[in-house]
Amino acid sequence: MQILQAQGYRLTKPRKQVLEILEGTRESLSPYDIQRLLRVQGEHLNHVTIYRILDLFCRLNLAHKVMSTGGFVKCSLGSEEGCHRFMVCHQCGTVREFADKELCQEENEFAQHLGFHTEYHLCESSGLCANCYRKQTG
Amino acid sequence: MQILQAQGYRLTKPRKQVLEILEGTRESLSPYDIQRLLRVQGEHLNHVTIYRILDLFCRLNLAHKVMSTGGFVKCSLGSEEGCHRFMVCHQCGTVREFADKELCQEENEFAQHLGFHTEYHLCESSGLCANCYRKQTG
DNA sequence: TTTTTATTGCAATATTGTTGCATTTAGTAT
DNA sequence: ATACTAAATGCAACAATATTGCAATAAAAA
Repeated sequence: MQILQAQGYRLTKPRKQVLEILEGTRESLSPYDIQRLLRVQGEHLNHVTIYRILDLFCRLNLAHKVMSTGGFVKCSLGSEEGCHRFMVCHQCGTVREFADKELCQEENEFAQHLGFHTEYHLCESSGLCANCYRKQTG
Repeated sequence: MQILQAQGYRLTKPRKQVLEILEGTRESLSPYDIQRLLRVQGEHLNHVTIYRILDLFCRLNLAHKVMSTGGFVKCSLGSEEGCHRFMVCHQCGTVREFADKELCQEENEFAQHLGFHTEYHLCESSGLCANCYRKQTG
């Protein structure tokens, strides 16, 4: 959160609220999900505001958009560790972030063999997390 | 296209039209993009129909949804080659499909180390294709 | 406290996606 | 060829998501 101030952005109540919501769950949340969760708490944020806050958070690497769900999660890794990957459990919805520099580099090299110059990676696995896998197989 | 008949689906004019549109471009197209392109040709398809056709095509692996653009491309690979990956040029919009079994497997193994059981991969690189890279760097 | 300006709220609108049901049409049987 | 039937499409209505410009508000600095 201090990163906001450090970059010259203001530390506002809506921004704190959205971050708190993201921190309070391991699932990905759409802008309207966030609005609904806040409403339950008796709070109101305009959806436009939420969109703009999420945009900002993504630019600052405080949050990520998970493409396969369309929602957002709080970023849990620093930016030194290569590109960020996500495992999305389609059972419980939990999103876990991880990174693997080697995999990332292999992928870049592979693409470059085909003449392509990668600037950004989008890597998501969907499947079952350890918990849900255990439950399902018994 | 014969795969439709083979699977018991009918070979209809709208389906032919959508496939023809997808075959005619290397960029990813949203359902409404496709509708607009058809309108230019003096043809009309209801957007609901297009949504349903694209759903079907994706189920049959005739098309893919490119998550980073939200559009669809015609599938250019068979299903034996592991998970399908995409390189999206953010300059010209061209989408190229490729596959790499080894990468795929490494990724699965990595995830499994973390207790996750992968069922589906989403892998897209965005950057510059060979053409646009050459133009840009001169 | 006052001021400044980034941030938020609001209204209006555009875009995208979904559902149920009537109509049409591809493929089949007559 | 014609009639039949289920699959596919069209239509209408609606729901959800996303964007823009401008007025009102509030965070941080003076």
